[in-house]
Parts: sequence; structure tokens; C-alpha cells
Amino acid sequence: MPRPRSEKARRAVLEAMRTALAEDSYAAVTIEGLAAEAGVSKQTIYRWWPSKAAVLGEALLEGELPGADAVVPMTDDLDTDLRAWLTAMSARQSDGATLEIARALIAVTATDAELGAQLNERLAAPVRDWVTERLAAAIAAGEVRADADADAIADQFIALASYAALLGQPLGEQRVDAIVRMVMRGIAAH
Amino acid sequence: MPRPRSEKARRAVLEAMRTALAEDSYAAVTIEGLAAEAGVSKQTIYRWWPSKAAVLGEALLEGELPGADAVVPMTDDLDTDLRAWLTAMSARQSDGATLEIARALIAVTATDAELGAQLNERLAAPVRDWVTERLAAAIAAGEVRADADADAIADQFIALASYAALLGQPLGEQRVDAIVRMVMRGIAAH
Amino acid sequence: MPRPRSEKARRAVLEAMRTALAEDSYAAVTIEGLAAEAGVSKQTIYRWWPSKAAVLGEALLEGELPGADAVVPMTDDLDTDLRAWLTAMSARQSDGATLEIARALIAVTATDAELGAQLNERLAAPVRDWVTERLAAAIAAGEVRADADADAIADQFIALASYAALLGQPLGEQRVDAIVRMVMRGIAAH
Amino acid sequence: MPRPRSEKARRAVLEAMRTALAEDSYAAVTIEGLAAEAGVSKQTIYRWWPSKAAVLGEALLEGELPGADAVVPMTDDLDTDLRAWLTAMSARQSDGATLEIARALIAVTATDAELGAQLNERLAAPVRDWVTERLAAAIAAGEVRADADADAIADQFIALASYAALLGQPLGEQRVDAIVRMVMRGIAAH
DNA sequence: ATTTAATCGAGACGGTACGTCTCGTCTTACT
DNA sequence: AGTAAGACGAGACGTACCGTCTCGATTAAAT
Repeated sequence: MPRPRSEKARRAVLEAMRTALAEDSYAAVTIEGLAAEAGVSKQTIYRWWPSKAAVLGEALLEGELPGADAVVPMTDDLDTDLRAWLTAMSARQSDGATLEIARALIAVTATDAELGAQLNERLAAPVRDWVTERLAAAIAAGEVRADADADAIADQFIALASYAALLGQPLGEQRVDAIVRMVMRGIAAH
Repeated sequence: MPRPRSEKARRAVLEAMRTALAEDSYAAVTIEGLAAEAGVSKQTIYRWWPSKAAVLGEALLEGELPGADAVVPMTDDLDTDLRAWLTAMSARQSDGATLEIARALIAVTATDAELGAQLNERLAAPVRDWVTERLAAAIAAGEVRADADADAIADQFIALASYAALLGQPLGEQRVDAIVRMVMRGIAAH
Repeated sequence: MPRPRSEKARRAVLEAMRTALAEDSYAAVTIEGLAAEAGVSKQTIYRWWPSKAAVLGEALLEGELPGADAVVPMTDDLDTDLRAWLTAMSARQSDGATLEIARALIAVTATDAELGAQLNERLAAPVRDWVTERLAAAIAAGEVRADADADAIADQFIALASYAALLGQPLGEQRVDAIVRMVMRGIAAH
Repeated sequence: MPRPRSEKARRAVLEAMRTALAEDSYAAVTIEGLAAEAGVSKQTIYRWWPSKAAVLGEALLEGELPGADAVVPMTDDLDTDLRAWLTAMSARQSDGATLEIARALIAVTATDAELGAQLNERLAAPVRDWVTERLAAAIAAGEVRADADADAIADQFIALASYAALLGQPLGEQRVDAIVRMVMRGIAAH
């Protein structure tokens, strides 16, 4: 019988978080600011989210995580695919708003390890899956040694992307080249 | 002619920052808390540092950066050395206080990009130099291809260490193995 | 629709101001001290009063102004009444707390002319009214000249009381005698 | 052999106090501000004066007290002289700087009763003397009753002037008329 | 159609920390 | 010894948000 939770308010809060991050650092975002921007009372935020970090978390999961859906279409060339993934990540981080979201993700993880680990897992999982699948195909094709460690490669790529976002310095083309070349040689069959 | 800056107060503040980080997250550290802990007035902190981040920065540069001096002694086996570096980093991050300092470094970088970039550069430079030197020897010995990119390897290692610290999950032995093996194969001569 | 202003908090602040003045000079009273004494947050004070002076003003208007209600009952002898007023004022100022409140009123007026003028007007008005009424009766009775200036007398008395409070030296009996005798002669009919 | 106190510094500080009062309220004047304005170190002020109030006190005694030297030349008409004194006081208080000095005197008295009493006594004494002398002449001339109380009159005038300065509202001509007329009648012989 | 109960906006509340200001003391080099 | 300069410990200033707490108004399902 009670009035159900307002979907409009929920969306407005998440949207306000994204808007705020596009203009300011995560640290500069305040619950009061979000409430005002969303046209919502503070209590409504506190009723549904335990912390600013939680709002960010939901906003990220709802919107696009800055990497999760960067999983690029597979071709039949592993080298091309890996290069494409790193390049796509790098390109995304050239966009101010996306970069700020990525840095917010890092900030929240540095503050709230628990939630951070959870969000990072959500981010990492599809990348790991994608690399695993891609690698299996390459192994089957005899291009890659059977003991290549897909998780190690995926985590390494995510770490590189995360560190680049942290510094605000996207990976350059040459660096991408160097990394991919090294990895490809490192896992090449024979 | 005025009274010179108190070295004692300066050291007390930096020490208070390190102490505070050993007990709490960077976000939980307050200027007022530092002042009280250091037995110093707030104004003395604000007189010499523009922000909490700056205090952390100086405390890090003064104390041990969580990686800079982790540069391990060189043997004549590159594989051993790289493995040793990653293992040493991983071990350090198992210590609560050091881990918290590393996470604080990340938090401050995510907040104050400028200072963060500067601190990270200080951290990265010796690692890059060390890898470069080590790699040159290996190339001279004909063990490694001449076009191996030392900076790419160094940054990749730093990114891995940083990401591990961010998540609070030190690299496992198997992961270190997988990474080093892949890198060694990736740059091996032949 | 929000929660209404807390009357309890308001009263506690005003009471804290009176308490503080009973123990210290107005200059020694601090907003933080009031907040602590009243068990109220600083922000609650700043939300409702623009300055320490304003709190004092409301505390005075709420409590007894150090003179306003000293208006003594009228007898049918003007000389007796005027003497009674001055004596009553003098007596009040022998009480430490009341004297300190009167001096606080002076201090705030010397600092914030606007508010001071307003408070002093509130203090003076009833005295002027009382003197005017009393004088009219005496004039009607033919005891006092028709052109006697009630406001001049009232202001003169208030000035005397204020100056005595400022110096912290209550008027002596002889001085009261001298003043009243001079005034009575100055306005006597014939 | 010790270096003697710098007369130049002393004068600069007192002058800075007067300058500051011409522009701001007494409460807004700070020791640091005086030191900067006077081109003197804070320590020099603290070495020679125990408080801001003391600096004001000396500045007042050194410069013109806002009343002390307002003692006007005597004519042979008491009414004229009393009226001239009140009018002169009123005129002085129309000057912003002088008014502010008078209010500072009040502020300091309200804060530091001891010093205030001392300063006020210095102010009152010459006025009392002047009134006493003037009254004696008038009594000798048979114009005024022998029991007229010179001190009461002097204090009453000072109180009026002080209260007018406090409120920042100089006495009007009519008020001066009314007061003087009442006093003259109150002490007239016969 | 009314009742009922959780939601919503608004914003007051007790707190904590901010970064600034001035206090009165001190330490230094200079005169 | 006196001075200009200014660092120091102390602590109040007025502001910004925190997370909690009323308020009265709204709104849907269960009477």
C-alpha cells in the first residue's frame, strides 16, 4: 500500500552524478549538490544509497563502465584484436567526461576497497572472458602456445588502462605497439 | 631576519602524516588531526603546504616511496631480476602501513592530477632506469632482442603494482610467474 | 514543509548569552562558547542570527532590558518619582550581572551603530512615555511649567544611567539628589 | 649603551591608531594592522603597550581628547558658555573621524573598565574645573544660587555628550536649548 | 471511497573540518 | 638593548557538508 520508490528520482540522482563528474572531480561532488541538481531531497538519497560511493557505483553500472563495453568485435587476428582493445581504451580516455568517470572509479576504490573491488570485478570479468575466448581460438588455430595465461593478459591490460587513467595520460600509439608486440611474441606458438 | 622555519615542526607534520596513514585511510586524515598529532598549529601547516595532498607528497618523498627503493640488486640473470622486483613489490604491499601509503598515493593522484603526476614520475624514473640498465646488459649479452622497449616493461610493471595496491590484492606467485615468463619470451633474442 | 525552527535551541542560545555575560565581558563571549554552552551547533546560531551582537540584542529584548522595565510606579509627587527612577537604575547597576549586560549593550552599540540605535530606542521609548505622562499630570496640576521638555529630561536620565554603567560607577545618593533638585527647579511653574 | 626607545616608532604607532580609527571601528583595528601601517614590528608594540586599549589611550592623550580641549573661552554669561560647550561638542561629533574616536573611547571603556575610568577622568577633570570656575563667578555675581552643584552639571553634560557619541546622533540645537534652559532655571538665584 | 503507510520535497538539527585571521610570544639578524 | 621581520602555538571566525531528524503533502494498494 505504500507509495513505491520513485524511479524518476532514482534516475535523476544517477544522472546528476554523471553530470557532476563531467564537471568536477569525484571528491568535489557532494550529496547535497547531487540532491539539488537532481531536484531531490537529501533523505531520498540516503534512503536508497549508503554512501556517495554507492551512488557512483550504481551510476557506473547503469551507464557504461569505462572499459566493460569497450570489448571490441573479434576478428580472426589476435594481434589486431588486442591492439584494437588498447587503442579503444586509450581513445575513450581522451574524452574528458569518461576520463573523469574512470578516475572517480579509482578514487572510490582507493577509499572504499570493498565496493571498489566489486566494481573492478564487474569491469574485469567481461574483459577476461573476451580475452579467454579470443585466446582459445588462437590456441586452437595453433598460433598461440597452449599454456598462455589469458587472465594475466587481461589483468595486465586493465592495469595499464587504469594507471593511464589515473595519470590522465592515455597510452600513445607507440606504447600500444610495444606492449602488443611483446605480448604476441610472449605467447606465440613454437 | 625573522625566525627561520622550524625543522622540528616540519618533521613532526610529515611524521604525523605517516602515522595517520598507518591507522586510517587517506580520506580520513585531517589537517586538524595532523596538527594535533604533530603538536603544531594548523597555521603552521597551511603556511608551508598548500594542501593535505602536498603534505602527503613531501612525506612520501622524504620517507620511502612505496616502490622507488624497491629496486633490487642486479644479478646476471634478467629473468631472476624481473621476478625479484615484482615479488619485492608484492611483499611490500602485504604490509598494512605500506599498502595504505600506496593507496594514499593513488587517492591523491586521482584528486590532484598535477601533484600526482609529479610523484608518480619520481616513483617511475628509478624503475625505468633500472630496467633500462638491466636490459642493456642483457642485450649486450645477446640474450634479448635489441628493440626491446625498457620503458614499456617498466611502466607495465608499475601499472601492475599500482593496480594491485589499488585493489589491495597483492600479486600472487603464479601471476608473477606468468607475467615474467611472458615478458621474457616476448623480448628474447632469436 | 521542513522541520520548524527549534524553539528550545533558540531559548538555549539566548540563555547562554545571558549566562556568559554574567561571567565575562561581552568581548570575551564567543559564538563557539555560546554554542557549546547551549548544546547547539554553531550553524544553528549562524542560521538565525547574523552576528554575536544580534544574539545579544534578542537576548536583551527577550529578557529584561536594563532600564526599560525599571519604570517605577507613579505617585502624585513628580520629585519623588524622578528620584525613584534614578535610584532604581542605580540600584540595578549594583548587581554584577545586570551591570555587565548594560555594558554589553553599550559595547554592541559602539560596534554596531544600527542595531545599537534600535535597542536603545526600545529602551528609551517607555522611559520617555513615562516621563511624558508624569509631566503632563504635573503640568495639569499647575506644579510644572507648560513648556517643560519631557524628552529632554528622559534622555538626560538615560544618558546619566548609561554613562554610569559605562564607568561601572553607579550614581550616588547625593548626585541623584543634586540632579533631581536641579531638574525640579528647572521646570517648576512660576 | 642600550639603544633608547625609538620615538619615531612610538609616534608612528599612535598615528597609525588615529588613522585606523578614521577608517574603521575600534573593533576592526588590529595590532598587526597597526604594526604594518606604522612600519613597525609587532614586538615593538607589545614591548611598550600592554594592549590595543593602551595604545588608544595614549593616542587619545597625545592627540586631542574628544572633549577635553573643547573647553570654550569664558564670556561673562553662564548661559552662553554652557550653550557654547554643548554646541561645540555636538559640532565635533559631526566630524566622522572625531566621532569614531569618541566611540572608540566608549568601546575601550566598556571593555577595560580600569583604563576607561582613567581616560574618562582625564576627560572629565578639565570640564569639571571649567564649570566649577565658571559657576563660582556666576555665584559671586549673584546670578546663581550658592548651592549649585558644578560636578553634577559637568557630569551631566559629559554623559549627554558621551551618549550622543555612542548613538552617533549629535545633539540637536533644540535639545541643547532645552537642556541649558532647564539647567539655568534650575540653578538660578532666588 | 476511504483508510493506511511508505515515499517525497524541504530544510533544521548537532557535528566536524575547512581555510583564514589575529592574538601574544618567540627567535633571528641587523643596527 | 632595541628593532623589523616573521615563524610559532593557540584558538575563534564564518562556511560547507555530513548524516539524522522532523514536517506536511503525495500516492498507490488494501480496505
